[in-house]
Amino acid sequence: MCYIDTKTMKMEYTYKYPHAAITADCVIYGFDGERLKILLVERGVEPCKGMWALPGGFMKIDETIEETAKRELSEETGLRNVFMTQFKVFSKVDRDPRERVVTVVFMALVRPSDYMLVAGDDASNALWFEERFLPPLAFDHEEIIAETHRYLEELIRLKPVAFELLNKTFSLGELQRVYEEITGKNYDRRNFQRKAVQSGLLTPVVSKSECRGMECDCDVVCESVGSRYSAKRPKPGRKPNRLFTFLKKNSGVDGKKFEGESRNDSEESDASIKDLFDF
Amino acid sequence: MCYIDTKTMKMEYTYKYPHAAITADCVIYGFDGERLKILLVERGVEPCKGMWALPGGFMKIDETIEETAKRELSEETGLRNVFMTQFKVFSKVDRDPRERVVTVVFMALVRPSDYMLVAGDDASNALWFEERFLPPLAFDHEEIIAETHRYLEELIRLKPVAFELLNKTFSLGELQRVYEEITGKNYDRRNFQRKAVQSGLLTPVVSKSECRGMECDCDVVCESVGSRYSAKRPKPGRKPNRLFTFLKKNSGVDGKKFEGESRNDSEESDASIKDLFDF
DNA sequence: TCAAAAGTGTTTTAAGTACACCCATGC
DNA sequence: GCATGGGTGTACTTAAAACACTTTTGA
Repeated sequence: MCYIDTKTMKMEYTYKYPHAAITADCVIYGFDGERLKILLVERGVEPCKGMWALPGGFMKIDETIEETAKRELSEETGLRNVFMTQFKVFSKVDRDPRERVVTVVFMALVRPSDYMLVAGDDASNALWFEERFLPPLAFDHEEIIAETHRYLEELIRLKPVAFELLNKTFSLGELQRVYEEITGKNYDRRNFQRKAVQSGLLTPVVSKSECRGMECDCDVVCESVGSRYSAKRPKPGRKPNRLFTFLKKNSGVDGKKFEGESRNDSEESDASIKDLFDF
Repeated sequence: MCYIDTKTMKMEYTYKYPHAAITADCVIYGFDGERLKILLVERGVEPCKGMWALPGGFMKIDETIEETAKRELSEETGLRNVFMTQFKVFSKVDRDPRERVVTVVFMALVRPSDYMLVAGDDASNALWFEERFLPPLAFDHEEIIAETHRYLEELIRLKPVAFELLNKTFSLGELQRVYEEITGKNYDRRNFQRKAVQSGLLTPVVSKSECRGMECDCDVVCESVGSRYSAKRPKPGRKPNRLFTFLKKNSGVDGKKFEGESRNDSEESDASIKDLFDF
């Protein structure tokens, strides 16, 4: 199957039937407190040189497609250990002018803390764009993003993945803004908060100072309220009083369709997830 | 990229980098009135010759992966125009001993009327198996089926796809058995029926004889009640009185993640779908 | 006539929805 | 002091869940 080209002395790979190339592309969402953003990279080579595109690249012959997605994400944006889940295959025959390329699209969700790392890394050609004002994109990436957004919109109603767009601790207002930004709807603040708390998926986080001397039965890392709001929030506004954290941890690529779910959960827990996120 | 081998006089396809092969495999569900079944084919060639496997095959270079799935389904089982939706990519490095093969798994749902066609076609090596008693399967197909079942279980709660496992007209009892078979749970018959009817997704079908002389505002094909139950039902039991049909038509492969949904529907309609199928 | 399946309705309980007031902060 | 954002509670409406009896049909 593989030979050395006697002229160029390079390896060649030969098959009886034509083979398409396989790539993994990543639709990477971030949330800056106000707007949903997408991380794009500028193409340095033809085709579509100079255009913006989804981070991604060719699958190596000895890695799974999930490993490809993870590797390309790391190589092109520096991001690691973010939530990532397989979405869908795009396989139009003419979607890449070079050769037949079938791409497996992954969706990644990035926390603001990681978000800042990417934005500040000027060694990278990756840049965050507001999802509503994207530049012209290479290949069929506009279509991919449109479909991925619909998928994200469905997913946050069913699985607790919206937390992956927030820091480990967050206010309920921040959570609500994520939902509103993704779905394009507005929710009643009081109903949203009640449902979020009643879901049982959140635990209040008490600041270190408040922790002392009071009954503190939370098993999560306590964190100073003040410190979080020193330099991160784009619009400081008013300091929120109540911070929460998400109970389950779900990060990294694992190839499951729905990352945020463990099938061993009780039925009650699964129902509460659904009810919480379907406003 | 493609040359003629001077020894064998056959075409060869050469690439600078190794390319994996791409296949489409179909997990095809059927429902015989009692049990959920899966359609398998017996492998006639190595590897895994003689074992049972999911219908599927290699993508041609000039077809989308959806077209591959559709073509293989037709070639290997004779089925056409069934509900089919893309599920997930499986890409373990060693999942096929011949070469590196990445497979895109599709899920298909087959109506009993089509079901009978396949079962009676002895020119085909396809056979229906009860999902709970499958034979040993080739490659990683057992793992694929396990994951696809979980996907189906989630999908029927969210989208009205269970109808695709029933004939155009069906009783509410049949619908309930589909849900119970897939989810493994039992539902209260009265609550199930009320929710199903209230969802607005079903229309009662009146038999031809009853149609005459009475107010018949249904726009669906009227069908004799008696004829449907002549030879099809495995356990005749008691003849149901009320038959229904599903309002929307969703068949064929189209590549959307969720086949049964049109994004232009009103929010109200979408909510009712969700509520109906989450028992 | 008996067993099995299908038709029907009510009550209780939980959740969704709509809505108003007060408080703290920063400008 | 005023606009903004955040905290809290209640009444109303709707849907879910639990539950029993009757009727039809085939064996």
